[in-house]
Amino acid sequence: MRLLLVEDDIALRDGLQQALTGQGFAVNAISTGQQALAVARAGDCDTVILDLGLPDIDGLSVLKQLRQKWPRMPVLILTARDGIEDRIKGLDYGADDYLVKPFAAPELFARLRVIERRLGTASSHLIRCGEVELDSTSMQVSVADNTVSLSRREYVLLKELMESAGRIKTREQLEASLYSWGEEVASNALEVHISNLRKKLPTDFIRTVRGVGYSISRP
Amino acid sequence: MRLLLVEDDIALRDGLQQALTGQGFAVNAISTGQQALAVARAGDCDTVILDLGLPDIDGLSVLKQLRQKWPRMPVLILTARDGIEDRIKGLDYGADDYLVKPFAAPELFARLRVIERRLGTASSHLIRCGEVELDSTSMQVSVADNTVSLSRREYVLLKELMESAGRIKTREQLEASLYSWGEEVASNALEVHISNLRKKLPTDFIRTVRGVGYSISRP
DNA sequence: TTTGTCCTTAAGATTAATTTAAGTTTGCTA
DNA sequence: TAGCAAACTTAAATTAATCTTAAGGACAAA
Repeated sequence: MRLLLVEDDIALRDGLQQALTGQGFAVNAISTGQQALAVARAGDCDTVILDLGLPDIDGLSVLKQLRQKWPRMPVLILTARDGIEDRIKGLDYGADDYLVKPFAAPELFARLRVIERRLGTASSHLIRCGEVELDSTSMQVSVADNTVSLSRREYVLLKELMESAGRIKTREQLEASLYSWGEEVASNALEVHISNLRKKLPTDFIRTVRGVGYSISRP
Repeated sequence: MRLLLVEDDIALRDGLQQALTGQGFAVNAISTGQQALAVARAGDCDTVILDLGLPDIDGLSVLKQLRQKWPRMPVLILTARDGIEDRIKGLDYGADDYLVKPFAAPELFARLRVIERRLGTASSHLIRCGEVELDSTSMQVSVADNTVSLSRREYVLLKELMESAGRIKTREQLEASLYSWGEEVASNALEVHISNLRKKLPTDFIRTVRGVGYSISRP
């Protein structure tokens, strides 16, 4: 899943970006409402994490405009104030969930997973395709009940493919969910990961669709 | 589906053309309003993707003229300006949908698929003709429940034929959906693909209509 | 600092798809 | 039915996409 993180506190932003990346999300982090609107307008993300205390535009107004353009894009708001007022307004304006700062990272992860599931991007914590089982809570994968250890990129790739089993994921889609902005890769990294992944999975589990991308058959 | 992409920014045009081709669309890419009108007048496409910021003629005027000639041809407009005015005018002039630049490629794909479905050019998931079943989501084809593997050209060809089962597809139509401009083939590539396709399908599944083209019988 | 894991690059190997070209067959028409 | 054009088949040549491997760098844990 591709996240847009809007947070002006540099320390928090960097920390979150790192933590979220570690959880397998592709994160674009920016710091102003202006940027947020520009990016979101491009539709280049699946979920927005929005700090309400932004320097330029009021967070709530950003939220409002987001909603107009993308009525269904999940937005999770962060607020430093414990004033209930903002939260209520936020939910009124269509935010899906909120977190009060300071919060524990795992809680954020958990809520994102809830959103992910609701989005239908992910069916549940557990996805199973044939012998292969993927648990997004523990980030563990097993083949015929034997745990296999995957690297982060391998995990993300497999998750994306399994979540849309029966459909084709284009190279572009896969790369987008692997990399945030500014860190796109120029070479065949994707293919290398696929290659390494295949060594750990049943034969022919990942099908190559020449000229398009990859896919996994429906369970 | 055959697209006419009108975009003067070379980088964007080439990028889009490539991406769209990868998605199985046949794309003619051109850069001026003049050309757009010339091509569209020939009726040589199913959907137009039109950048409003063209160098020669105003995009809106192109749109207007297109509409006069082809009232029902879907037009999707691209606009760099976030001024609402242009978009509204565009929709007034009969555009079917719009995207504000910059946009994410998958979004464009999604909207094109919506148009495709509405057009009835419709590759709505599953098409079945007798024993042969084609799933456009996974780009898989099966004959009597056995998956057969087709190359990209073979797949496109079969899809075109099955989508208009019961009607005849002319050689020209088939070649048009296989090739974009400037890459037409001089020789009998089409026949070769048909030949190879036939080896993988039931006998007499694809009928030759001498001097015209090919067809598949209604399911 | 050292160690090990993970990731990206790059190059070469491999596989597959596509086109070309040539020879053959088929069906129509005069 | 002879002759012609269209369509078919095959195989070789060409082009393209993907796979694999290995080397080197970045990073984090020990």
